[in-house]
Amino acid sequence: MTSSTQSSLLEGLTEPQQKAVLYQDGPLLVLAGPGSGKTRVITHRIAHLVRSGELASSILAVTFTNKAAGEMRRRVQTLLSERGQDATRILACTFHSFGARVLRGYAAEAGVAADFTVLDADDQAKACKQAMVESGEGTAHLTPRTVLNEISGFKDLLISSDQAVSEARDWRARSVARIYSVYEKVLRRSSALDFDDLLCRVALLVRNHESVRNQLQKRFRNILVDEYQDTNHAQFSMVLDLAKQHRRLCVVGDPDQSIYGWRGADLGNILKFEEHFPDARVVALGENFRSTELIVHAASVLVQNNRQRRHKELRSMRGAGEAPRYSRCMDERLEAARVVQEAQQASQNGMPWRSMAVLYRMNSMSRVLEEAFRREGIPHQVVRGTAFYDRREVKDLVGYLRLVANPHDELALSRIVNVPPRGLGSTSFSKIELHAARKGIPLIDAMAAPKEAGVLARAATAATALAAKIRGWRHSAETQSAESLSDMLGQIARESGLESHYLAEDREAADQGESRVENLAQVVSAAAEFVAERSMQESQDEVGTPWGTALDALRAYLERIALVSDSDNFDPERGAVTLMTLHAAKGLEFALVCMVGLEQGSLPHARSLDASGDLEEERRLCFVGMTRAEDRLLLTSAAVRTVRGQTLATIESMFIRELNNELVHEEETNEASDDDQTLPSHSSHRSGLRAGMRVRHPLFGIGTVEGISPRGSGTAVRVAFAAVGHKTLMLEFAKLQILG
DNA sequence: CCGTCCGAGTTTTTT
DNA sequence: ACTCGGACGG
Repeated sequence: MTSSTQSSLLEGLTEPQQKAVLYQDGPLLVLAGPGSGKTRVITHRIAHLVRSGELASSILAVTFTNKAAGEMRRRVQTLLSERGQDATRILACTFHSFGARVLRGYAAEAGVAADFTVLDADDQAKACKQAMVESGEGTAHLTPRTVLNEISGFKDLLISSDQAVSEARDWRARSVARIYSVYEKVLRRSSALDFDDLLCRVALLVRNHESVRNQLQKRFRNILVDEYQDTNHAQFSMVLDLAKQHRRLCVVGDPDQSIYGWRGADLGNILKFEEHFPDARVVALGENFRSTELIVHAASVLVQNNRQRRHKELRSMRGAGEAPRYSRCMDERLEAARVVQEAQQASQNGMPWRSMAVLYRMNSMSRVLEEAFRREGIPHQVVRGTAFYDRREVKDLVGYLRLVANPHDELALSRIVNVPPRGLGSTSFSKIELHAARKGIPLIDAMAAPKEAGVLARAATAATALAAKIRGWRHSAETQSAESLSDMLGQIARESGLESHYLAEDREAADQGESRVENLAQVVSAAAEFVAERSMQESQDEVGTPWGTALDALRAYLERIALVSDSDNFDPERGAVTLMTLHAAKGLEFALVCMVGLEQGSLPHARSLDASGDLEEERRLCFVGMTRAEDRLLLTSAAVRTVRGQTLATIESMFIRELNNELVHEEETNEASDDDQTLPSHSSHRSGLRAGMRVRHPLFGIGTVEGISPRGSGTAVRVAFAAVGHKTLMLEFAKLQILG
């Protein structure tokens, strides 16, 4: 390699960044604080590997979302194409899609069906419920949710259902373990895998199957893992086994940004990297090129309240900038109004809408914000309100598609067996299910010969017809080319009867605005786009199989659908304000960030308020949100919030207290929505007093108004006094002086 | 077998 | 507030 090769690649990189790009003598941990040029380091490192002679196809780059993978591939390509080199054979993908690819390539060795379906969360829940019924375990104190969580935990730790059963020590654990066994049977019967299978089955495959391990080690000599702080045990085990021969492993992450502990992410993976790899080199990137000094400092002050962390200095490489601001609003509608006002003001100062984001803890908080933005006519995009693929009609069509791709998919079958209504109700379907179970034949075969199950003639005819239709579609999928995928989907939408079914429903609910038939059409056109996209980038020679037939294309399309993430449908070019959860915002940056709902119970979330480890994760989540902001940061809370129909007073987030000196506290006026009819009482209007206002009482001193409500013929005011705590006073008698 | 009504449970975050 | 599942009447 010539020195000119290096200089062009390393240009503009800081010294630690260069080290992270160049070091190739063993395992490398890059501790990358927010805004420290992490993506730049990874892309340059990959480009450097290729330039120094490594085959592009020997590089595996694991990212957190498909979007990030695509972006990485694009950026590496740009770096490489200057010298006429090619990045297309680099495999950049998520852990889950890597897992799916490996399992398709080594289905026999892994002991899975080659045409397996990936279950979505809904089906997983259904499969779990079914397992609870079939296992006959008393389910009174076990919810599918908790059972599923525990099953997920087992799979993460690579514990099989047999092991779980034999290691169960009490009655409850035995019960869960038995359900786990039956759950596995249900999935196997359906040739289905859940998300965790995509990780744990690969981890077990590379651990136990020497020849597969050797092949994969040989193929992927260079491994990079982004967002390493969010890997779980199965992922760690997989990476360890894949990398242990060549030891050319580079992991990048930030313990302070670990926010997926609830789904098994193990902070120990990054905190103890050097214990796992004693010869590892560590490079810390603490210079922040994204945010101004006051923002970085505030975020840093907050996260320093955590105990479980690796100390790392964060320095802003930009000017001081504006201090982050905090506004306590009276309720969530006024909070939304405050956010809208902030966005409008920024816009007037020349900031484009696409550089602004509103972040919240829970998806349910998006609605009131969305309404406010819509009312003001501000362009905005909600990154997953209800995801497109969660809609009923879309799931129905996808159900048919899944059956064509994998006729054993019982979960898909039970979803669509009577949609549209075809005279095959639950009674007959259960009989067919029972018959299949008794004879030990696949459900779809029992559907084809329903008479034996002893169902009514009408139901039998319907069952035979449905089975025949599925067989017919499958036949054409096998014989047609990949290009005709979308035509095929259109055909299935029509011939299944879904289209006319939903056409009728659309007519009945014409006022609803959204057309279900249009959504069906969108699935069809999305498939067309998918095929076009794929043929443009040519076959990437991945571990999976190349596609020739429509069936191959269909499988790939279904897999894509199953593995899309929320942030995958974030489009930075849309010229709109982005509304999304704090989790979805990871890895992104915006000139202006508004974080709403800084309240105990929201952020930190109620579920984390007991265990201290969880609380630290909430603090990290807050840290992640704050560090998305480049120039301006506004935090807000609502003194009163309506959740599930109940309006309750809130307590300000403890994080606000921790940040106290770093924030400029706004005096809330909330003049913007005086026309709002939902304000608690008119008397409060007359007096001009509002929650969040500062008042002085002759005896109790200075306090903040928390709420106002009618009481008898007068008005009660609840005030939090700095000196004496909470008091409820009658407005008419208490001599309150309004400070603002 | 199908539609409607009623009551119960909501479960943070997501691949 | 909202959705899902179960019971009941057509």
